[in-house]
Amino acid sequence: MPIPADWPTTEAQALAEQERLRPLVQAVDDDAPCRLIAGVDVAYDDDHDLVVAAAVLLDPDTLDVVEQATAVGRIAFPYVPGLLAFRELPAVLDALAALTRTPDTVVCDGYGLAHPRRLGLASHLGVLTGLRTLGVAKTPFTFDHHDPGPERGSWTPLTDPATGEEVGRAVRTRPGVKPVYASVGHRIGLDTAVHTTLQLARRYRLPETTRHADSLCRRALTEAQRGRTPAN
DNA sequence: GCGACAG
DNA sequence: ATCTTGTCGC
Repeated sequence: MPIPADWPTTEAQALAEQERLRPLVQAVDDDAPCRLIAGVDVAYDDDHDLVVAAAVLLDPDTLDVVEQATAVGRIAFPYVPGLLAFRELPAVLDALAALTRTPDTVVCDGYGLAHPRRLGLASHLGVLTGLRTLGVAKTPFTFDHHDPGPERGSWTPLTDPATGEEVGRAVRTRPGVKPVYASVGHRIGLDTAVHTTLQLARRYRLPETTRHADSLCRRALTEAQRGRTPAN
């Protein structure tokens, strides 16, 4: 997988990069099977300019973890709503590259097409790697939606208030529990993105992929903080 | 101009 | 994201 060489450092560069990548997003199902699914997530320590990403591979049927990897690096971009990919992806790409196998699908903690300019981190990662991706976020960001029914599996459209178009879906993964927000990343359709989300989130609100990646990058961050930098 | 805003 | 105690429940 490609390693970011000329990664954007200014908002203007980032916006130009999004404009370049946006037309390359494929928002329809790809025929390729999914035998290996990955979850990726990132943890930060801004004080020490430290970022740690985790990539965890699961068997999509049993949801068993079959491999995992982490990557430590320097924070490459500040947090700017709408430009999250530039902050998270460098480390994520490194973590994915550290795996001995390549996943067929990658689940991101955030959005894909549900983005002001239709290029959230999930879509961004998909275009950069060519992998099938989808995004599952925990909050509605700037989008509108009605509350889905209380039963697991029910969903409602997530719409862009500016255009009215459906950019994702609010999905109830657990009865009576706050929904998650699924959207297309790359090489996948919205129905499949929702189906995949439900397949991965049975016991808990969030997909097992994100849960494993989240706990792993947090542990790795704590470890990285101890290893170097005693108390500064 | 002001507030909101994935992680 | 991160700062943070105890607490209710499987």
